[in-house]
Amino acid sequence: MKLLLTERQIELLKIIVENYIQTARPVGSKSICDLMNCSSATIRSEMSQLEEYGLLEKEHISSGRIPSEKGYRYYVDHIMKPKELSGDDMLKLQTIVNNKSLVLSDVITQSMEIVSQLTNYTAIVLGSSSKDNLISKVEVIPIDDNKLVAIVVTDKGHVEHKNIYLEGRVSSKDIGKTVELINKLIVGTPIDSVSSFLEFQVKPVIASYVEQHEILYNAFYQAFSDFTNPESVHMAGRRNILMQPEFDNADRIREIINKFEDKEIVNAIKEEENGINVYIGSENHFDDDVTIVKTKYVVDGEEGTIALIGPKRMEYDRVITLLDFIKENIEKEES
Amino acid sequence: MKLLLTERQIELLKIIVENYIQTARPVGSKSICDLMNCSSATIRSEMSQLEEYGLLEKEHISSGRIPSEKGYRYYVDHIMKPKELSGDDMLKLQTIVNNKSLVLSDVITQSMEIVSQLTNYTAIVLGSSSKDNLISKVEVIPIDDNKLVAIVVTDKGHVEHKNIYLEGRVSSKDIGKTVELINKLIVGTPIDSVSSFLEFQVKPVIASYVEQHEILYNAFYQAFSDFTNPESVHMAGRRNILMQPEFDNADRIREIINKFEDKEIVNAIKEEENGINVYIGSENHFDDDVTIVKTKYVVDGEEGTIALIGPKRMEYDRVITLLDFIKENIEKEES
DNA sequence: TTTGGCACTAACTTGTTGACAGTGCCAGAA
DNA sequence: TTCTGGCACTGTCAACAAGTTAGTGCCAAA
Repeated sequence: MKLLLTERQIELLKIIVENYIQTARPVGSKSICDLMNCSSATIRSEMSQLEEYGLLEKEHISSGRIPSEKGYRYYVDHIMKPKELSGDDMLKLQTIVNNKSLVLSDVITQSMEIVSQLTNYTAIVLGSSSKDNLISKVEVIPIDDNKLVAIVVTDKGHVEHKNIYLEGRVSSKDIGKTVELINKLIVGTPIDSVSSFLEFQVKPVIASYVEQHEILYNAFYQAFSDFTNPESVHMAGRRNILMQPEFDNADRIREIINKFEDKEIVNAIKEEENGINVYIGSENHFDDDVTIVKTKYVVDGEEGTIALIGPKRMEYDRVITLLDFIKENIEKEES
Repeated sequence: MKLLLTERQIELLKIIVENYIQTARPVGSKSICDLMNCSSATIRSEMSQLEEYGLLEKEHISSGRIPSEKGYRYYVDHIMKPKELSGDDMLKLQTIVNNKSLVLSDVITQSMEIVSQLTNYTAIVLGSSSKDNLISKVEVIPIDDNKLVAIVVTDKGHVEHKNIYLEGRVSSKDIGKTVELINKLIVGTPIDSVSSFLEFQVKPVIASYVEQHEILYNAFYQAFSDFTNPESVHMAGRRNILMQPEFDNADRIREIINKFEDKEIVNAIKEEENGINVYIGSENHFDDDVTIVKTKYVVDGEEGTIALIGPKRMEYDRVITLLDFIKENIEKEES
């Protein structure tokens, strides 16, 4: 059901939302008189209309109005216009986005760090999902008699390493041979299917070529099974959200900190939708007092999600423009 | 100046400190009568003695007593006895400390994570300082035409990697030759002197052997200069400290969060002293409301610091015993 | 349809009061 | 000399009252 509001009601809602976003205080009728060239009584009657539609709320019977979730939603869907990036914001981002010497993942995390600073919200980068990372090199370096370091590099430039412990004495010749075989066989395998690959393709081969194949196979299998899920989560300005006045009591702060530490956000963000999505309050599955703005990016086969978390009274126009800018820029890099 | 307290005063102080540690509430005279077999009036007069010595404080004129910093100090120095590890605590730690398949740094971080859980305080591991890490292998893997990944492995099993961007076209033969030379020359170099080493030992050599030596040298120099300070900081249970009742207002929580994020702790902990050190309140340079208990460990040339941060009313006996246990166990591993 | 005026309301502030949990001090008992 | 019971005193806390403030809703007149 789409609400049909009068021009003036739209203007009023816009003023109230934007005012509340800035000040975090309920907006009274008097303070708007000047802006709308009419008396407070007129505004009050319009306000009570909007309240009836469910777009505004009161904290108590004699307080000013604040936008409801539905109000924010209406604002985002029908009123707000994407904001031009300010020259300053643009400049700061450009220098990172255009820095050719950064790999993609660094471009993204660094831009989001900037955005977090610019907006004072919390930024999150969910790294590329693993399925598109192909192994391009496996390297093993001995540390001492029964410890090795295994390093795996993917075609996208991700590096993972893991310590390997050998349960018995193994000649370095055998180790070398195993690594050589693994490298020969494994290059090009998606990283998340590496352990089944190891079992069915590699195990039979090394069994016939290598002496201590049991020990070696077990050691490598254990190490490699950890590589399967290198889904990265990167956050910037995590504490920003705590500085917002809506979180002004100790228990609430503790609660939200726990939610962040428990990585609940990851699940909250992982739904797959296209474009830029805005989840206001109870629309997201993370916390009723926050808004999550997120978008998926796909570059060169790698895909991931970038998101901002802030209070419900978020600078929607600016945030959306910023995210859009980053998404557009990293996706056009591809060429 | 060492205070000479009577037996009974010592007993009283002990009771008050331990009671306050448990309950976080000021201790009144009445509640102690039973424990000391005398009337509340007697206890009050002893209390005011201890207060005169500066060992106890009141929150306001008619409240119970709480230990002052000096009181805790006296308790730690003269009253407290190291506590036996409970079988449960011991068991949990043993399984990690004795797990041969873990490298040293993992043993330490994992034990400290357990300790953090056991105590509900915040644990910090300051990794080995870099000077004793010698480079044992450098590996370079091409990603695309002008991006490479450089991986450095040290003799202790630490792995660092960095993306390298080449400012122009370079043949893979040249890259290979450079890496080969670097490996030949650089093995055994301490990681923190690697950039000066690169400049004086490597640059002249590659200049005469490699075609595009300028580009390559610059790229490597830039990448390697970041390897110099791989001092690791690892924290566990960071939010534990926030759950303590002494941090029960939003601003205080924000303040302490900021201190943690700004890595102020690292500096606060880095003084070099032997044995197990206890810094109570203003004795530490981190925050007046917390106590830091820390100790340095030296294993096999690697050195670092492990520490616990908690409220001033910390279970000193237990914490000290736990830290001591870990220190002893990792240091004896050496053999 | 707009407006000014008026009654009304909830929150916030300030002051008061009584109960409570402690203390300090003192005189008398051990 | 040391300990104890008693009593006056004090700061905190919660509850309550009264006054102030910033907003509302409604109505009659423009």
